[in-house]
Amino acid sequence: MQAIEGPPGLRERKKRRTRDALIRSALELFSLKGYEGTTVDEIAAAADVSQRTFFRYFTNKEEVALSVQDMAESRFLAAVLERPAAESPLTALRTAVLASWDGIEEAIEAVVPLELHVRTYRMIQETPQLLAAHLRRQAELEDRLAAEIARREGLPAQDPRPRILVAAFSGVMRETSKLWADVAGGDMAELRGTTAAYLDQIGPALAENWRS
Amino acid sequence: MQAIEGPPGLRERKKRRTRDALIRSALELFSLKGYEGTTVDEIAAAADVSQRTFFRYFTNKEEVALSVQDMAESRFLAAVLERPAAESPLTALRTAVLASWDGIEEAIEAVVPLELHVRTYRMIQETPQLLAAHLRRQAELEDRLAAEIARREGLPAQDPRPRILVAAFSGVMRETSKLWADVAGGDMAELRGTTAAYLDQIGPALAENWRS
DNA sequence: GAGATTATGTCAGTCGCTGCCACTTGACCA
DNA sequence: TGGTCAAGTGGCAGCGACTGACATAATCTC
Repeated sequence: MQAIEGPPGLRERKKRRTRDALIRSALELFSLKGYEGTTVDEIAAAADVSQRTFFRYFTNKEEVALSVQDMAESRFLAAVLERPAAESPLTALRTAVLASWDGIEEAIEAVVPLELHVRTYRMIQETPQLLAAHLRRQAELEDRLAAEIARREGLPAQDPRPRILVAAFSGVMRETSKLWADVAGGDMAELRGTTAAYLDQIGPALAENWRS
Repeated sequence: MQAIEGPPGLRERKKRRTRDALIRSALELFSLKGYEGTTVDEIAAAADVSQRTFFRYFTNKEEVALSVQDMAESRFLAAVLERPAAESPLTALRTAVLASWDGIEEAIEAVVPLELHVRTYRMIQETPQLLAAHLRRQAELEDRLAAEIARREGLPAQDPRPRILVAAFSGVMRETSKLWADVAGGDMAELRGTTAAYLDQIGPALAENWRS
C-alpha cells in the first residue's frame, strides 16, 4: 500500500541511491570500455551490489543504458499532455519539447554528469543493440503521442494523420538529437535553435488544418 | 574468387537449401511455441544441422525471424534506385513500393508459405526484442532512402527535408503493414489500396516542389 | 522490541553466442 | 581419375545475460 506520498523513508532513499549508483557505474564503465565490453558483474561490483540485485533494478543491461534518456522522454510526454487543446497538434508538440527542456540539465546532473550523458547518447547511436532498444521505446512514445493527438482533435483511431504527423515530428527530433550529441557536443541552446529550424521545415508543409 | 556468375554449383544449391530449411523450421517453431519459447538448438535440430551451423547462416536468432521481411525491404530499396530522376521524391517512393510488391508473394512462397510469413509479421510486432531489431533495420533503410533522395535532388547532406519526408513515408508504411497483417490477414490487394489511401494523406501536405 | 515486509545475496541452471580444432565434402586441375 | 585445396560442418569448451528458489538481513509497523 502507498500512502498518498509521505516523505520518503530510509528504505526509499536507499533504493534511490542504489539505483543512481548503478546508473552512474554503468554509464562510466560503458564510456570507458564500451557497452559490450562491460559485463553486468562489473557494473554491480562497481556499485557494490550483487549481480542479482542489478537485475532487480533493471530488467536487462539495455535498460540501464537508456535510463537517463528515458527520463527525458517522460518529461516530454508529460509536457504534451499539459498543452491546451486550442493549440494545433504540431504547435503543441513543438511547445512541449521546448518546455520539457527547461531545467532538464539539472534533472540529469542529479543523476550523472551531463557530459557523461552526452557520451552515452553517442554510444547508443553506435551500438546496434542499444539503438534497436532505443528505437523501440521511441516507437512506443510515438504511439502514445499519436493517440493523444487523435484524442485532442476528436479523430477516430483509424485516421492516419496523427501518426503521419508524429512520424515526421519524431524524424526531426531524432535528427536534431543526433546533431546535438555529435556536433553541438551537448549544448542545449544550439539544440533549441536547430530543432526550431528543422521543425519550421515541416510546419508549413504539414499545416493542413484538420478541423476546418 | 568469383567468376561473374556461373550457374550455381552443387555447393551453392546445398547452402541455399540449408538456409531455407532453417528459415522454415524457425518460423514454424516460432509460430508454434513463440519466439522466446523456441531455442536455437530446436531450430537447428528441426533443420537437421548443428547449432554451430545455424550461427554460420544467421548471426543471431533475431536474424532468422526477420529474414523474409528483409527480402521485401531489399526489393523496395532496389525499386527506389530504379526510379527515374524526373519523378518527385514522394512519387518515386510511392511507385517503388507498389512496384516492389509485384510478384512478391511468389518470392516469399519460394521460401515459406505466405500465411506463415503473415503470422511471423504479427509475431514481430508483438515480441519486443524482434520489434526493436526490426525498427533498427527500418531506420537503416530510412537512412539509405534519405541519402538517395538527397542525391537525386542534388541537396546537401544537412538538408533535413529528405529525412522528414522519408520519416513520414515510413510512418505510413509501418501503419499499413500492421493493418495488412492484423486486419487484412495478408491480402495484398487490400494492402495496395490502404497504402495508396494513406499516402494520399501526406501527398498534398508534403508536396512542396523542392526544385522550383 | 516482536513480527510482518521487503531488499539483498548466493547458487544453480538455461540459453544465446563464440573460438577452436578436427573432419568431411564439393571444386578444380594435372 | 585421383589428388589437392578450399569451403562447409560438427563437437566441445567457455563466457555472459538472465531467472527461479531459498536463505539472510535490513527496514517498517504496531
